[in-house]
Amino acid sequence: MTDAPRRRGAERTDAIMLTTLELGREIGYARLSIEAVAARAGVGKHTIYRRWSSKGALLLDSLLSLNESGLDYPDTGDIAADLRAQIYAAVDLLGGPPFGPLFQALVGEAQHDRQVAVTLNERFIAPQADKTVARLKAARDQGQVAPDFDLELAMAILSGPLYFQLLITQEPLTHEYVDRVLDALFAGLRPS
Amino acid sequence: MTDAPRRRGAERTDAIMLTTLELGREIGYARLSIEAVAARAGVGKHTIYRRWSSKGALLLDSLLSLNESGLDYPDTGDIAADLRAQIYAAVDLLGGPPFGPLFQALVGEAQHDRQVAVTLNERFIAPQADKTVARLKAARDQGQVAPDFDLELAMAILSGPLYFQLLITQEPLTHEYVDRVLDALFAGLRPS
Amino acid sequence: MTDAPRRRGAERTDAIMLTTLELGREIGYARLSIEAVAARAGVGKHTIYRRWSSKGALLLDSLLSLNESGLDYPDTGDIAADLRAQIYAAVDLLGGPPFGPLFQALVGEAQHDRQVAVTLNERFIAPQADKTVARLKAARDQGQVAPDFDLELAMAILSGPLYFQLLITQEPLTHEYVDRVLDALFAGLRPS
Amino acid sequence: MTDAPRRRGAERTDAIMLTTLELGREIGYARLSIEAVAARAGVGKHTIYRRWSSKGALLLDSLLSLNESGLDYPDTGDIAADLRAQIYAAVDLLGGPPFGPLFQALVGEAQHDRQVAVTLNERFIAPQADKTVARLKAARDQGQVAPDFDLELAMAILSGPLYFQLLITQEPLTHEYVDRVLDALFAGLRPS
DNA sequence: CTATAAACGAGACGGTACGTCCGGTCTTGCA
DNA sequence: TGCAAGACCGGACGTACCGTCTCGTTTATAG
Repeated sequence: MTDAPRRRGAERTDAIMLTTLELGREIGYARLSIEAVAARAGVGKHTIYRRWSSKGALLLDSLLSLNESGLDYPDTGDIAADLRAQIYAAVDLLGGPPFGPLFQALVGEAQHDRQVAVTLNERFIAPQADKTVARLKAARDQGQVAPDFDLELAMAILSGPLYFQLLITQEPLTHEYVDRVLDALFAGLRPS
Repeated sequence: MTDAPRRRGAERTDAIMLTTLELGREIGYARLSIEAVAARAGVGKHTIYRRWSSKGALLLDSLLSLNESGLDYPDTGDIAADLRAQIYAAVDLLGGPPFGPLFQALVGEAQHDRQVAVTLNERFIAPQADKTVARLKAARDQGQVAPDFDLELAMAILSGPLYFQLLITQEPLTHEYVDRVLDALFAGLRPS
Repeated sequence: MTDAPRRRGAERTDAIMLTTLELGREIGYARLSIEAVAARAGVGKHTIYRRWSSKGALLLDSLLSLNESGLDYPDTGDIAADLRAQIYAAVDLLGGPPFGPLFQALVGEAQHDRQVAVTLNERFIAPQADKTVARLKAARDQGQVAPDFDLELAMAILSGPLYFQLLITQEPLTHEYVDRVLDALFAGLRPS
Repeated sequence: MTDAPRRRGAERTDAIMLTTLELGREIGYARLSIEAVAARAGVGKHTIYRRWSSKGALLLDSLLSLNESGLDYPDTGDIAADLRAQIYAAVDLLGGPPFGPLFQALVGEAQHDRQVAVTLNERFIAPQADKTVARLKAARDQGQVAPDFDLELAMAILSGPLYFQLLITQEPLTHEYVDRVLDALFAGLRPS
């Protein structure tokens, strides 16, 4: 109720995550140190270690704290339009500042920190995949998607090319790129 | 040729890269330090810094030293079979030891070391993309691929789902997975 | 009286001091921390800080709790024999476990904690000095000690060589050493 | 010859010891930290740890670096006068600033650091004891000291009372105190 | 066949950060 | 209300590597 002289648990947790994002944006997430976050947040290092087991875990929570709502799908009845809209949103979120660099850093961490990889999947990738699958299922029932399309692969096929652009070629993720990918995926490689 | 008392330039370079791979396999590429490589290789740290500007660069060269031949495409006239064969080879290479962990570590590095990202693309990704595009172009000319298929996207669309599996979900890359992806990509999402 | 679910004041104080001695004996009084004592004693840190202002103060009280009776002098009429007996007792007490190490630690603390030094003198050294002086005074009145002997120096001269052995050379304090010191002190350096 | 841009070995060692003394004098040897010495000396912490295994060892070397010559005995032929002169010198050195507090701190360290105790004896106490014994032996041969005086005890008996004053009662070590102690020791307790 | 220069191993060095431990203060919630 | 439990800030610990920098010591090429 009051602006207590000492912030308690949750408030402190939030303050640390905000400082992480702020400092990360300033000096880059690679150069980020728990030491520096603690100093900037006016917090003992142990207070951070008590909450997160590694820099990756802290980064991950800081990322998720910014996106608690998730990326929800519209359902206008037109699957192509809905997918495009949702992917536009995802790309706008993850393709540029402030999220892009943070997300890149996180996936980097995930390559050498199993725990980060697991948590990233559980809390970010899987929920998004579930939504995608649900929306595609509805579309398939309406005859807008090939009836034999392998829904389990949906997330990999739809977002794989985008992750490739983000992580490997590291070129900008534009709406135009999304359009081209979607067009190609809908059409398929096989000549009609 | 001989186990000379003092190895010369190229031999030393090779020895360092071998030690990097060996030590990386033992303790993980993330925990690898130039200090440790130097000690294990019986080499001064400066001798490593003289050759590589960063751990990422060393890792990258060590990776490439294992795969000087590259992944060549077969051309049997059947694009679906050829793609499958080539991707099998790629997946066999990058999906397990010794390449998989090293490649993962490298992509991790690439997320916070621009130079590694650029070089990884130039020396590993781009050549493979070129070969893929060339093979698809031939297939398109033979009518085995949709004439309006966007060749620039080929690499992203074909390998994106595999990278997604390797880097994000971090689940095993099996031939069966490759088959399913190829089937889906050839068919497209749109109902026929 | 009872092993009540919650012990009260004095019992708790004793329990903390016992834990201090016990833990100190195990890991050494130097490595002792108030944190560890609190944990071992099943007591909040604050409960210790409420009673003692520093580790030195806690150590000091723990020492005194072991020696509430003090070292009393015999008075057989033979000053040399009485001094020897009393110093034997002191040396037996301070020369070995459990007192020796604790006393050493306390003198260590006293070198950088004024309060410990002052209290150690008031509650341990001074009473012993007073008894020594009183016994020597009686002996002097009986003609057993040189009439011009400087009684103020008695404690320093008699126990100084023992403290030197305990604190500086850190060699065992034996009865034989005490005998030699007393012989030398009674005889004096000057040739007769 | 030149004021080299990078100081080497010995110079750095000296600089660290000087900083230790300087900082110790300012904030007290108890509050001294290797961290702070390193920062003040503009030196990496490891450079200190490479040379000294503990704060006590650093303190000890810093002390000894100020007293490389040792305390030499005069030999005027009058043992009482010579002892007095030498003890005056020792007391002037160790009884007050800048040595006194440092020496006190060192003896404090010696109570919980065996290595410090051993080295303190080997490099400071023992040499002084040797000189004392040598001078007393000469005096004894000249008939100035009781022929049966136990020379092995010389150091303990002569300096014990002074250490008692320095470490236990922690009262000022004055020349007057030295005179009284020497008088008492020469006279002995026994009535003549 | 030396003389000179380059490359080298070894590792010291100033730094930065690590993850841990304690000191001493303050808060919470149970009994 | 008094206490255990322990969160909290702060500071130091001792260690690991970073990338730079001497050291002497080979090694190999140019005179």
